[in-house]
Amino acid sequence: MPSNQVSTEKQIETFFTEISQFPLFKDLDKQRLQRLFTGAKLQASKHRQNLYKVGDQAKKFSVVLRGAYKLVRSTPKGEDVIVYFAAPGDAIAALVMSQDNANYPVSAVAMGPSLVLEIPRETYVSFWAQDPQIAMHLQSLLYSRMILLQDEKLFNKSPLEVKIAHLILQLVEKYSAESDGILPIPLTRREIADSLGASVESVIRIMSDWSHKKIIATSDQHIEVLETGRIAELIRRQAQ
Amino acid sequence: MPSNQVSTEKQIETFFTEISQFPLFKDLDKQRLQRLFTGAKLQASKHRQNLYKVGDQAKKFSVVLRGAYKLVRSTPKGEDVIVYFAAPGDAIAALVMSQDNANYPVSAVAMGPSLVLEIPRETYVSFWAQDPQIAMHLQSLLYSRMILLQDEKLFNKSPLEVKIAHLILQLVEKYSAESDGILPIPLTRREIADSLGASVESVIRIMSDWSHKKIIATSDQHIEVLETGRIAELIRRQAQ
DNA sequence: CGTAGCCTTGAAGGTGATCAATGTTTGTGG
DNA sequence: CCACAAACATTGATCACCTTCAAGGCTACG
Repeated sequence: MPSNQVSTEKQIETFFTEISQFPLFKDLDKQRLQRLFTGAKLQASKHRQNLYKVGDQAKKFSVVLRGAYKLVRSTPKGEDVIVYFAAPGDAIAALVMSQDNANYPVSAVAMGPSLVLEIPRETYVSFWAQDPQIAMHLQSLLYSRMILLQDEKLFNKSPLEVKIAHLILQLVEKYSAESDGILPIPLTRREIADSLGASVESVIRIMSDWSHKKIIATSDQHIEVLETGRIAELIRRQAQ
Repeated sequence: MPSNQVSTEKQIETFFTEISQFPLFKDLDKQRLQRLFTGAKLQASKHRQNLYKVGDQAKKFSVVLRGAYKLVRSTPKGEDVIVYFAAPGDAIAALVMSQDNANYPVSAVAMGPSLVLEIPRETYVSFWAQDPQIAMHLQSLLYSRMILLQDEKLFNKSPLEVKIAHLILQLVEKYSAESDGILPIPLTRREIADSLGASVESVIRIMSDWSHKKIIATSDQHIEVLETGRIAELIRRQAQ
């Protein structure tokens, strides 16, 4: 049924140079890499497609190669909360692999056409868990995710405008580090709202304002930051 | 200068049975434990005393034995934000140990008289980092801390009353699992506010209300939850 | 070409922040 | 052991920020 699943090792090898750049796999020789990817499959996702669903049995995990995935949890009320934006080089669901018979704690949904390398749990158990270096790198991925959540907490009392500014800057840094400030992933106002725990309307009001002031521009669902400086300014100002 | 530092191995041994109960050290034999505690010192803290300060060079880390510590970061504005409440069995600052020459990312402040086992960074590097089982346990501590932060995020849009309810329940569960609902650590309304990103006044108004309704009682700075059920109810209600 | 998802704008209302003033408890030094 | 300072708790009044509700338009995609 998953027809867009490609398993040839040849095809995975195409990505090896790319993959070995990721901090997660820094300083690993090719042989070790190959072992880590035992049984791995390339898995493409279309925009808005679910890669994992909360509650499903966690039998595999992924390393993001292209595009982006949002990790989503739902409130009892049925509202979505975006917990993390996963970029190329990020691992998705790797951390539940160590538990036997666990379920995915979040859903992963593609933002724009995306690509992951999907790895069976067995490979994690027999190779990833055994490799101290990988364990260390996974820990530092996890650590930086926690720091990110903490950072957000610091902005809890800030006005919404500052929260949005912070999120946008953080995403620009993450997804278009050297580029000119165009976010390469489709990011809707609703997603921003879901990530910040705000209402769509409020997000729209603030970003419309920014558009008028020529601080940002939006075409399609792609946000372009015209003036990074003025956004950073917003954050600094409220701090006095 | 740290005169309340006691280094006799004998004294540490007193705690061995206790220590080996912690999930962090589950299934480790005594010999391995002793190695993990090379150069360790018992360190007592008085109420409100700083164990670590943000920005200080991270030369040692701790395992909490008694009492509690709040991990605090500051906003640019100078407000405090409590990022985590560390209970016995928690590790403090263990995660920065892997980086050379790092600084503490948070301050750790004792809540009530508390006790930690303070371990030099060298011991981490030579023994903790080498032990795959410890690495795994540390990872799962870190993981649960991240999940906690995520859970808080789910309550972002909830009214303050629900946030407080959630925090209190979570703390009761953590610190007085089998007890009768008396939080064994002094917890001020300000600390609750700092943890939730709310104002003290708002927290007070809600908790005064609870006191009148006999849901909680406060003596000293110790909070007693009289009716866990009604607090849980508050959380459920808003979810419909 | 109709539906679904997204964006937009306005009006009304509420939750919680801020400010100010005061009481209470805890800790400390003479 | 008392006195004073510091930290904590409380209460009320006011007001800003954001949410909610409602209604409408735009664009993409089957």
